[in-house]
Amino acid sequence: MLAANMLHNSNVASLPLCSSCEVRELCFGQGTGQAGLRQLDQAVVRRFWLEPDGLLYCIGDPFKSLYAIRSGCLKSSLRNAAGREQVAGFHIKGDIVGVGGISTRNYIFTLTALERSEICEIHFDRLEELADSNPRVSRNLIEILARYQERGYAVGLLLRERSADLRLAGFLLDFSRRLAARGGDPASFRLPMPRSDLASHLALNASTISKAFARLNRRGIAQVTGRTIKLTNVSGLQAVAANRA
Amino acid sequence: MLAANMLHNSNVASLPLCSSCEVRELCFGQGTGQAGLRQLDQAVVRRFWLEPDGLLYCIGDPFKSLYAIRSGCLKSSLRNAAGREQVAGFHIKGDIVGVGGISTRNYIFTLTALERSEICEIHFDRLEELADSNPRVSRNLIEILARYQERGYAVGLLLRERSADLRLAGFLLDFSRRLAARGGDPASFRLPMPRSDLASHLALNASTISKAFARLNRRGIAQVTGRTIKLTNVSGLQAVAANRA
DNA sequence: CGAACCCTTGAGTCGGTTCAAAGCAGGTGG
DNA sequence: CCACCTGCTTTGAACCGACTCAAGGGTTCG
Repeated sequence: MLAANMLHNSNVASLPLCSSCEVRELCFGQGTGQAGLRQLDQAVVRRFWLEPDGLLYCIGDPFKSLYAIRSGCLKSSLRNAAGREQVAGFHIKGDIVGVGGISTRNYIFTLTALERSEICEIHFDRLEELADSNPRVSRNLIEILARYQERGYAVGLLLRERSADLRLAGFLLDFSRRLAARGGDPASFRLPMPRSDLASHLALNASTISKAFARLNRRGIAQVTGRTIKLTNVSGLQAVAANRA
Repeated sequence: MLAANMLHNSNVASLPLCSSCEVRELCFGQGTGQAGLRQLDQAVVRRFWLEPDGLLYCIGDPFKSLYAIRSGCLKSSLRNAAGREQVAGFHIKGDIVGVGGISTRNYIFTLTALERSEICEIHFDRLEELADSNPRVSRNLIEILARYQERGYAVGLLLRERSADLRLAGFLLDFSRRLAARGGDPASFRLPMPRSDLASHLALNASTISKAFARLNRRGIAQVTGRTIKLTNVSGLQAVAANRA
């Protein structure tokens, strides 16, 4: 099913330029100067808002564009052979999604908004043409792809940890770090996803997540109420993630 | 620690050219014709053999080169915070390794040979220069990176499967498919790694792997004796991987 | 032949899952 | 403004499967 039709409730945003984009340092124009950013504007098809539960694209859709997330949060997921939904990752401000489609020419996950999110669609053919003529863009593209390859493996490392507490602690530390890298408060934030998605991402059960959060609360490592997270003892959390506590 | 000193037992191989390489279709010169392959030869620093347990590079070593595997098998691994070894992946003929170092400028895993392996070292700076001047090489590099990003996520999907039988079945199918794509027999092959590495890769215990293999034997799905694998009922194996049996 | 390493197999434990029920929030409509 | 509803979250009890620990058998290599 094509997702293009399913952007219900979305609307085209005004077109601020790449040169004024808050997350340009994480995007393809990084370090290309004003001229490069103006070129990059040419590859941007549109910017728009996606409402909660809105679909950016579906697994199997023909690949045409990469998408930069300017704000909000999305999940990438698919159904495994047994029909269970697996959440491959959560994507926030400054992330690029759609990369998995480059080699197969079809998207390999379904992308769903977890909250209202502003999206920048970048036409891949035009980006490649731009990369052909501008080595700096080409190298940015290569570096960004390498970065995401690394992220993919990091998730695998987290999933190889044995206990629920380790995996959850590791996830919180990583999420906190990513927020901090984008100017957020690393010790106080909101998780935009329901427990079920978090559980699916960490290969756990929603009830297990709840119980693990309760343990963190009881031990004074965090104050978790619903989706609001306050990390009150980061080194304690690191100790949990390292199985030292 | 630098791994360069630790290539004990390795020796420089004769220098067959990229144009005659058996796995050139999976490498950076794919589709560039004779001229492109001759250019690629310029980026190849050396070709050599790595003996079993030989180190290609260590985690943290400064990144300088990508490596193409011409034959053999290597594992990428690291120690987690608790000191347990985690095996991120197994790499065979036609794979490129070292990609994780592109963005961080340091290798993010330690690469160890599981059997005698022939390696091709490709200097990344020269490859990038080549990519700057040859869009086809640039696009190959981009496509290869995207392919490995996808692989990283696929491993995550496997690790999210709940039972040992599912994970092992999924691994066997994937390994078999990769061998077949390189001209091997998908139904009869040898696993080059010990049970402990396989277990670490699949987030299981070596004894659990043994028991799962025994179940596959008992059910007539495979004939496993030591590291020799014969898949006698592939659709049955697929059923196990999909939790339908 | 011995040693080292790997693989297999068994008994018991522990932690996560399943199943189920109850609490809690946010949103809607009366 | 409150009652209700729906979906999310929490918590509890019982089960099951993977882990731990340990012993035994096989192979390879010195």
